[in-house]
Amino acid sequence: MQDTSDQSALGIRAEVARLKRERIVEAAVDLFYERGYENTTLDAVAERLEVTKPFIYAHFGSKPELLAEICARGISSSLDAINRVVTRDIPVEQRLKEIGCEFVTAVLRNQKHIAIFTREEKNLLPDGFERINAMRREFDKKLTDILEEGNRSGKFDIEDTHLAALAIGGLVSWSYVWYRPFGRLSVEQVASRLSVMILNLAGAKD
Amino acid sequence: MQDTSDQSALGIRAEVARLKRERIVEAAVDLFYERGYENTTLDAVAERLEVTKPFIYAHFGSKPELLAEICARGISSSLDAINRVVTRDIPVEQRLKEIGCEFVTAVLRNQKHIAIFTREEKNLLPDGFERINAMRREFDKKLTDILEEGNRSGKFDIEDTHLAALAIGGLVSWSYVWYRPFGRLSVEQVASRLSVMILNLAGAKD
DNA sequence: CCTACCGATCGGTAGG
DNA sequence: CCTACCGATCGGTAGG
Repeated sequence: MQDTSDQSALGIRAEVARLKRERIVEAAVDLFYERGYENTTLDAVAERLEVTKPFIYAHFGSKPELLAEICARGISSSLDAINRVVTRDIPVEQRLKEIGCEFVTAVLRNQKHIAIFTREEKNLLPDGFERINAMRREFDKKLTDILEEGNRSGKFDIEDTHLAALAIGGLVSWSYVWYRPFGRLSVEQVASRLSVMILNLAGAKD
Repeated sequence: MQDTSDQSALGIRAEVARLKRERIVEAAVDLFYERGYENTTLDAVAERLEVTKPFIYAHFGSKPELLAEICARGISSSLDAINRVVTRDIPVEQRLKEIGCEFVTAVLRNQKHIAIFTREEKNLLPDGFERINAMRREFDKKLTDILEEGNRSGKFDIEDTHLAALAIGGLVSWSYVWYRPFGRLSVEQVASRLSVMILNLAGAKD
């Protein structure tokens, strides 16, 4: 009963609370993405859920805390993506390709969260900001390590691995700016094509 | 006397007005970058200049117009960069390399403007937004054309040139996020190293 | 978790 | 271009 990671182990009370939080986050993500954080009142978020503002304050301490939750979800989706691949026992160039795919997919599936984090950084409280930035640094570190490993084994040819990690991170993260669901390319197509570019960028021999 | 593009041809009156506008923009850029647009009052901008708010309203119609001016400068610096290179009569792979250098340099020299544009898009009025977005599309078009040309002449090997242009645009634009003046790398070093990565990404043969 | 409200903030302007 | 101000907005909460 201490296990809060497994939904089915939660009591009804906690499960209902979780559901309500999810609905609040969903509504806030849509509105913050569409109008911007400061241009969205909590009254508007409440209205979309057909409740009133104190409903939100029962689940989040303040507007910046709600924002921090959204931003954390955005960045942790990218971190989860790299973590899923990083320990796999496959050749380093295949690992980079997989990271590319998973990372792009995570960014595009969490497009709104990533956009909100990128735009609204200045509206986070210092502790929320620090927590989230730590994830960003962890991501860069893991990606740099892969590139380093590929360099050492002669599979990649990169002059500055840390810079290359930032370049790859930017190339992928920026896709939240231009990607349109229901546009020319599916998430899978973008993921696969950007991964090829990432391997080229790393000077991978095929 | 109709020529407003040449500073020395302006009357004193117009020149003073231009100077004042510049100082307002500079102060606003620093504060919007540091605190965010909505968290910066025009009183704070005025205070930094040791004037009062109506001084600003003598030069800009509204807060969103001031923002639009800043964003337009950011994006037009990138557009100028590509325009300086695009017509040069040099091999296509050299042209791409030069575009990389100039583009990175433009982004890092206008880091605050680019950051503000990326973050504060939702605070632009529709017409300001449209004007600025047109520049973004023009940039993408010109870059795509270069990649297309390189593909045709067998110098590049790109599956999807439009997507590659977006990838390169993202890789470079995102540098506003992580670049620190007085950090490990100078603007020139970043420009040169990212350009190499861009050529690799395009599958350029050397 | 709703009703009702407060208190502070701030873009914009009238008047000079 | 300053002084002085307005009018609207909105995050947050008291009371029930």
